[in-house]
Amino acid sequence: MDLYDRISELSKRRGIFFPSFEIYGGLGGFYDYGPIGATLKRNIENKWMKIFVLKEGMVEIESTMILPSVVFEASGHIAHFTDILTKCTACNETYRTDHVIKEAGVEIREGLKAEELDKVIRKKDVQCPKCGGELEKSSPFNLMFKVEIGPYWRSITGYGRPEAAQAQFVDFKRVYSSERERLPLGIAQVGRCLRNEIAPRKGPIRLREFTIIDYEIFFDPDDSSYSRIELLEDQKLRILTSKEQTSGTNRIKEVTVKEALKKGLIGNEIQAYFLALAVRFMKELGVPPEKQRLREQLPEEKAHYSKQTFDQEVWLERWGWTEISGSAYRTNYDVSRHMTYSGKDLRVFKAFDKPKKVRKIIQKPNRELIQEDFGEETKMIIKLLSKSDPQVVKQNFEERGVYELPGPTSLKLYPKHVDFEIIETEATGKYFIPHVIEPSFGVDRVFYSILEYAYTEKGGRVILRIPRDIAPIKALVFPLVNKDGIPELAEKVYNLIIEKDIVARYDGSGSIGKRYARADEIGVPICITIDYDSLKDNTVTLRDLDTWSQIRMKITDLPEKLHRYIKGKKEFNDLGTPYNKNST
RNA sequence: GCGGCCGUGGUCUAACCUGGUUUAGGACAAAGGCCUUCCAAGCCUUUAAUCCGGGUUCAAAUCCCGGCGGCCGCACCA
Repeated sequence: MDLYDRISELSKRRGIFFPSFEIYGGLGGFYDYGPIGATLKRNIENKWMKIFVLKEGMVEIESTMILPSVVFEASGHIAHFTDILTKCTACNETYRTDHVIKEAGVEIREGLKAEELDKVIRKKDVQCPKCGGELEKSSPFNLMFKVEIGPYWRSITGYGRPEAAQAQFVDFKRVYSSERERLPLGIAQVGRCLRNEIAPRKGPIRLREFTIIDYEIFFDPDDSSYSRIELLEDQKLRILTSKEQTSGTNRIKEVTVKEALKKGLIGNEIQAYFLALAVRFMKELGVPPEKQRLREQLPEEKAHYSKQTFDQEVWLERWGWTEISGSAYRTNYDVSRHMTYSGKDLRVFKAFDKPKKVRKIIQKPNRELIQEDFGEETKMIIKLLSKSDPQVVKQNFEERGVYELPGPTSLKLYPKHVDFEIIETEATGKYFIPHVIEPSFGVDRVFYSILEYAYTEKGGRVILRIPRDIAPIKALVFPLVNKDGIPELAEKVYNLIIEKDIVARYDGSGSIGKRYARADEIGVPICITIDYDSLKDNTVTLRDLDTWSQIRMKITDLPEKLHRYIKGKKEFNDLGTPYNKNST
């Protein structure tokens, strides 16, 4: 049995996680969390919130899981989250249609529809790469779950969100103003997401319904500095650059945050800071830094709008390097898309210290040439163009030679269609579309990674060394024997600590050794035993999960000292005086 | 979707190849009791399983077919 099998076995047995609707046979990509797992997962989410949001002075929101289709048209998910698939009529092999075509050496542009791709297949006589058989008619497969909102005779189409992120962009203006217009502004959201994966595998690593934490940090593209960078600038990062991957050497560069920025490995202070924070977060959850790496995505795997994307990967025994979080510099893509689709101005205004003369680009559509190429669509094109930022249009022409108009039509304009003029004007400030750095975490993957690094075996027993601040149950209370008034005192102790909000349970069954063993399996940091001495002097024995060492302390000190211990403000041996009754 | 392997109490498994001695066995866990002065001790009792459907056969956990589900590989993972 490998580590994954042993963790699965433990998880089923002790209520950590297990397949959903198991009594009906289960279904790939769906997992439930049991009593221990559900609390552990929430503790992870809360810790993330504390570190990334509370301590950074940022905010969180909570949005809906179902959104109308227009949001996903704007976000690009309708277009890009769809795979167009085809099947070989002879050998039944399934392919992505665009992949087979490209494999056959035929150049095609992105975003073709199913019928268009099929046309190419017929024209170029593309066949099944495996057996040479004929390919079936293509059909689109969208990885989003489609839902009909409202009764069927007047329903509108919506989708289950495949990420938590869109609401941050859609709600940006509201949150920005309620947070009194400050930048950088981070807006986080932890929430359930849905992706209709074709073939989910790998247990809790690839799910159809899962929890994601999306964090959108909005900032002024002219100022990506982050004041708290000093706190982490000496932290070491293990970076695998895209260059090292393409060259095949795959050497990991170990540099400090400061060096990474200086050498340009990470292009942006905000991104560097939160990458460093992500590494520290996982370290605090028990994944050592040398078992983590930051892999820069290759240009071809990166989304086209992303300037730079890193995957935070953790080494897992069965699956090797596994992505648990990503950090993408998404530029102003999302906000600008929602501007054009909603027609609302989502730019922010920033006043200059004093008014200054600025040169401003304005665009002038070349009506005649547009008319010539697009005929009656001219009016619509000019309207759509007026909603586009001239700077962005010009930049597209310069970099790609073409500008794709927003909206479902995906019409393309070329430099000849638009003239630009630079005018001088006086400005009291500037309007701009904020740029966004997006760290996002797969909570279920973080959860599983923690279990892998917490799982240990000692003398045939399982010990789950979960860091104590996220342990689902903080303390177990045991009566040494079930007689002579000891259970009564033990129950008093139990009540005392749960009254003080310490998550605890009482266990009086079986032998004391058996109870310790049960505690170890679900990572309970502290076991409290009440014995005959407790009746005399009101002291109890505490046992530490990691070392099994024991100390003795006063019952009245329990609540406060336990709180401090759980928060990591005190070490186990400082809780009381050493105790050695258990040596055998 | 394809190919390979697989599916027995809560967990891990035996019996499957070679159908019948099985009332489906064991270990661990769990529940109740006895015992018990700090690491899965012992004793007694109890609960508890052949994924679903069809076929072959006097007889199916076992052989065959189909379905469902899982793991691994391929593909996919915006």
